Amino acid sequence: MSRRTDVLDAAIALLGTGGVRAVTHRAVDVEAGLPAGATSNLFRTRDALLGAVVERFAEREKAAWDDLAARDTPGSPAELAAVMAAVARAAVGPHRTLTLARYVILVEAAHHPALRAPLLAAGRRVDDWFTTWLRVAGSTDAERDAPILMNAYSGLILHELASPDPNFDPRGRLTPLVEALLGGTDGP
Amino acid sequence: MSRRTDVLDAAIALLGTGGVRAVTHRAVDVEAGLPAGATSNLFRTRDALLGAVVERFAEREKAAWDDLAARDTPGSPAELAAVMAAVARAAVGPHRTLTLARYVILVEAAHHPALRAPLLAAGRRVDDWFTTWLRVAGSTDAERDAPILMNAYSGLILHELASPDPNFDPRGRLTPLVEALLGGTDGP
DNA sequence: CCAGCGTCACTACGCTTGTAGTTGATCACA
DNA sequence: TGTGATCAACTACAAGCGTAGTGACGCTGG
Repeated sequence: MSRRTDVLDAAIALLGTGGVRAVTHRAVDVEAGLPAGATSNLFRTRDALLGAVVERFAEREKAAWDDLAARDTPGSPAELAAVMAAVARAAVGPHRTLTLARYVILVEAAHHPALRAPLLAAGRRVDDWFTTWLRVAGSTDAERDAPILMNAYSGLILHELASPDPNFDPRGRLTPLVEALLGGTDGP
Repeated sequence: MSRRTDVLDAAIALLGTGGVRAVTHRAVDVEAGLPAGATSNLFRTRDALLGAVVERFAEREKAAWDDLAARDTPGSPAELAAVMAAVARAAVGPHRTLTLARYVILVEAAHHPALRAPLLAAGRRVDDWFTTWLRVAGSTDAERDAPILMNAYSGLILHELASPDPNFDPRGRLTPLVEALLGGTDGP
């Protein structure tokens, strides 16, 4: 890992643990275990830092989805719901910090249009993967269903992050949704 | 309006326009058109300010949904989808700032558990309204469908805020979802 | 071997921030 | 009318912030 990615990943970790407000040049130095000034040297202004962070995040997210898509390929609506539920549980559990960073970044992109481009690019890539997933899982109109499911997934995670439920079980919501959308048993 | 609500509403506006980082004692003073120190006098610490802001926001959101519930009562899945789409369009259009503030607050609540209580209370109230809505619109299992639809709605809005689409038309996503979940034409 | 160059650690500075304290006005009530 | 209390306005201050500047180091090409 280059020094640059170390700094950016440290900044992402800070985003996830303390929000945008926690991301300062000095705080990133500390988080990355680098001497004071390291972040400031790489990214002179805060905007430059945040822009690079978003790019780095988009890159990591794209890689994570590529990984996932290569591993699991659900062949039925029920399998799709199961995989999505597992991903959701990992997102709010082990990967909570990273997931939280994602939402912080999304909100920040709403204020700063300059941050949107890398997010859009990565998002399109993920959408493509997800659309083919849906097709394999039995969707007859995957282009229509993909954004609907993605939105539902995002909302599900967001609310779970904002007010965690100790008995969080996304299957109760994902299964009926997927089956209603794709068809209960299999294709028509 | 009391001075207190003026200050809090100004803070909410700042949340929506500039994010958490924009909310400082002095910035709120300026936004509210009050002399320097006004916010600091009412809320000594930043945490106190943010806590009160969240309470105020929950109160306003509850009121907004009460209004909505009193005005429109969709009697079929198609009507429900239409009303939800209209609400979504207003949320990202005329009410963009207020909507954005909502997501900023949600993300902040993920970091600061102390902020969750008022959000949960207001959320439950909204969920109740929405559940009865669904029942009237023809849902046979409104308790199951309500959170699913709410999550989808939240995700839809969030993504539209993060990267706005000039031709945003939520009906294309809401209609298939509602009809798949509640049944295409009307009750069984 | 050494000049050139990019990268590093470190320092400096002015501004903003959060928070606290002090003064002055307003008002209820005896 | 006098008085005590509440609240607004203003000021003060220390800490933290973003940003810029400065040598020193180490690598690379000739």
